[in-house]
Amino acid sequence: MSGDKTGISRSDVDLGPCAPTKSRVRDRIFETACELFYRHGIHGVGVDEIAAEAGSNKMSFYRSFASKDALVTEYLREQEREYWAWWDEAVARHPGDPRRQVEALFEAQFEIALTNSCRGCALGNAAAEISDDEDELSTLVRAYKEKVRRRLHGMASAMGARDPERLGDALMLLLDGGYFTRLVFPLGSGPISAALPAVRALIDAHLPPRRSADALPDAAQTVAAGK
Amino acid sequence: MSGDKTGISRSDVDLGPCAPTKSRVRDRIFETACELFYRHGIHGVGVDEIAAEAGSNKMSFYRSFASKDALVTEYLREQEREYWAWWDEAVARHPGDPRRQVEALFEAQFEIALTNSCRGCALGNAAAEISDDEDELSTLVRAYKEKVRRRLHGMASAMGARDPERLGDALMLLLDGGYFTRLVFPLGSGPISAALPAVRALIDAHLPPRRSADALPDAAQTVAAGK
DNA sequence: CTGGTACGTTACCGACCGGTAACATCGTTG
DNA sequence: CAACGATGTTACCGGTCGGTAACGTACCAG
Repeated sequence: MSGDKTGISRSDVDLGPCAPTKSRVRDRIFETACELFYRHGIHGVGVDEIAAEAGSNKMSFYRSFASKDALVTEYLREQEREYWAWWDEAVARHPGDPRRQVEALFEAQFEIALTNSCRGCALGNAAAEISDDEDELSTLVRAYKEKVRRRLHGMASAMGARDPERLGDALMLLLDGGYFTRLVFPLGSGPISAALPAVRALIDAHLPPRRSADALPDAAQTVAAGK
Repeated sequence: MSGDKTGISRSDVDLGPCAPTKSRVRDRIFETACELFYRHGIHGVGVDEIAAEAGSNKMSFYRSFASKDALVTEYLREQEREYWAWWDEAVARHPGDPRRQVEALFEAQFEIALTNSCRGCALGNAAAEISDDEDELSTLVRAYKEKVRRRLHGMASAMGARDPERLGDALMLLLDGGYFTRLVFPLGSGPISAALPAVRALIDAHLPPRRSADALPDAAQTVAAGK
């Protein structure tokens, strides 16, 4: 629904490389909306407040967005886009080393959690406040979470874990636990500092003993056998 | 739905005319409110809907509750009360064995997560939709989370962990991660099934190597040297 | 019967919210 | 200049929400 097919006439062809003055108002409003949604929740911010905070007004808002729902959808998409950019950037620091990649991910999460503007995971928080009938949004959030899970599975698999799905799931629990607790605990006081050591311990427990055949039976039985 | 437990009129005679059966309507309304708040979020349910769903009306609601805010506060307190009752019941199954207690906690969480009425942690979800200005509620949630953390620290300490705070924090991340993901993933499909094995592995990693051959031959030594 | 208690019903209020109409303003561009 | 598009301003609509007033009624106790 992101189709912004408004008047793509010759005007943007004329202006060439420079962005066709797309609409600075729209961007300002959208940025403001993202901040407010993240800080106060989607249901806690009205379009009037958004427009006013952006130095504009409601009418200009509705010239750029079809409805508040459309804005919310775009907000979630943008949050996901930024999230993957953040993710890819952390992972790209250790190409070919999935274990270090996972560690870098949690390091980066910890760094962000030390920001006072951090209020956990935007998509996850949205899931907590959208009701079941808001189908489009919950579908979007679910797809996002499933993608997180698949990526963690993939990294666990790439590092040669005995049970990559189980390890990936455990990593996801730690990740989301960090986001969730960050919502409540002020700045550096939460339990999120325990995430990285736990990640390392879990990976160790799932990796076969170094440079040796995995014939050693008992090493990860507690985790591999499960319940 | 029904919940017509009207046979309690026995206690009327004992108490004076002023505090007999607490008013059955109030209880019905409160129960309904708890269900609706949990399912659709606090901001997603109005008092009119609550009263109607309870087979009553708004006026009767306001005869029992001072305001919606008062109801919400009471809702959160009740959720916390029920949560600790659940916690204590799981822990009480293994007196004097903190490790088994923690495992029982995660087992019980997993069982609840298999209920389709489960939508994660009520207090935590409330935190996700409460804006910063609603001070009383966020204070309540924060106190609850801190209590969870202290208890996990205590259990980690009781089981002789090398770094009980770190272990307790890691357990809390897994716990809250389970709640958070349960919000998004349908019934049995989420990563929460990986919690218990991860808990066992983390505890193993934090416990000093076992000298005696205990009942269960675990392999903690592989991860004991990690980190 | 009388009175009080608990509850239901209707109507209403003010505030806010999502959304729209009509018009004014300003800068750019031809 | 004139025309146009993008934006600001005001007013308004219908609906919902939290909350209240007034009144009717069933039941229980003395």
